[in-house]
Amino acid sequence: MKPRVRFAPSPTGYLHIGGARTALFNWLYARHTGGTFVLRIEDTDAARNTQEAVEVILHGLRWLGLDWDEGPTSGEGSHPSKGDYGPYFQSERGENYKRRVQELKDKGFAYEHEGAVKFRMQREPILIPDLVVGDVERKLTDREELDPDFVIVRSDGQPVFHFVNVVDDLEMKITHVIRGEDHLSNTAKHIALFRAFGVEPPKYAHIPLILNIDGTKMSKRDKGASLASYQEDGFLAEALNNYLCLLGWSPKDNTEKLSIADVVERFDLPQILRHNARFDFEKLLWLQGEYCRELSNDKFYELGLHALAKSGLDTKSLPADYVKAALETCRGKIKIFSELPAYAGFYFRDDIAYDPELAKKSFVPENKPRLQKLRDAFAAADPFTAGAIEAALKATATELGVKVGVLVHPVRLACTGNPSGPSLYHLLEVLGKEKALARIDRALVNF
RNA sequence: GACCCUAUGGUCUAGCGGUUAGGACACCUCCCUUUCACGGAGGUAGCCCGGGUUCGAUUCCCGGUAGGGUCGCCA
Repeated sequence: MKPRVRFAPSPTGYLHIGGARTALFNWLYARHTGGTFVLRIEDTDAARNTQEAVEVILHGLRWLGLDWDEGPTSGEGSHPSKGDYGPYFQSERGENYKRRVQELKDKGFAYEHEGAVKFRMQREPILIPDLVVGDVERKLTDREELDPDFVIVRSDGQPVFHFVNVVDDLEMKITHVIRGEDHLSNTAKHIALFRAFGVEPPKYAHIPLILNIDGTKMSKRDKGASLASYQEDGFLAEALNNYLCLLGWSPKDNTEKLSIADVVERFDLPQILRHNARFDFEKLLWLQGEYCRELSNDKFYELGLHALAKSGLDTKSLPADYVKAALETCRGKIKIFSELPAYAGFYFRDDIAYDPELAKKSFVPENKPRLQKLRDAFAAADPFTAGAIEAALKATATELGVKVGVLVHPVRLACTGNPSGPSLYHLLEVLGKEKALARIDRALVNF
């Protein structure tokens, strides 16, 4: 029988990076085994469930490329979905839950208590066989000793998570439950519930959690906790997927950069690590750089335009060729698109703010005549191409008896405001002679 | 408080009874170079502690410590 796995998020308005990784591992397992990946929305908490909150989840998964075989196709009120085990919204599965509560009552496993319904939990330790952690014997805690039974239906009639989760997994014929380790302790309850229904529980695989870099729990308000923030910052889904795969799973042969297809081929539950991992933004950034450098010109242009537009830079009134050429000088230089406005903003606005530290070093009296001379050399360069610009600069440096750096830094500062950036010669060519000379003239008065 | 999981450089990890403890990110030095980035060559840095078992423990067992998780009419 082919595995059936599921990702069952609650629509809270954002998708946690740990949740995304759980979805990824489920998806990888389904794709690796030729199984089925089910998406189920756990929207029992009606108060905070909105169509937008569901869309956030669907959008996040789609961005990562984690397509689901069964589940919602949109977050609309009508809840369209695909698959034979729907509905895939818990809010629409009330009848199933009612029927299952009655079943437990009939079998003597559930009883009314102060308006709620409680499940008669066994007192003996429960063995949790886990594909990642191994066999875990879960004893009752001291509080549970006092009363091991737990509520499965609230006094307002709403069934609780532990119950609906098990009922849905059972009815959707889920074979493998791959989820965060935070659910390990509660798995005893789930196993007891499955047995009460007279069926064998699915196989469990509890995966380690993702922690902040300082080892603390990554909660909603921590930076980088929301999947959407990575897309907003201009990360590539490929890079994030790759990094997420490496957190808690290892190909065991020192490979770091793997395409998602490679991972699908190699992924399996036994290679999942047992200990929590800290989210290392720097390493993600390195992978991002790797993937960014491989981007096609068109894709780089598209993402670059988006990042510039988002920062309020006007690219529309400039010729497309100019914008394209400008962005091409940034390829292989930036790692993430959120760097772009600061890195290449000088192409798209004339009010250049000079880096104060470099200005102190570069805009000094002895450099004024040098820059003046260089300006004249540039003015004479025709055509104004990178090659001609380089030749003009080098000739001027030789004539002045200084190293090229003496001229390079002041010109770069005058034209871009930054201490570093794209290749100076290429950037000047793109900028064009007119703009370049104007910016040099403007800078000259600051000496 | 009880119960559960985990423990290799700063971080992610390979190794799982005998290794000069391997790789990657980050960091440092040098080279390349118009800056930066890339690339190349080096370098600093690690088996949590204490007991066992064993001829021999990073690797196995026990205890401690630390971190994480769970014990809700939240999910």
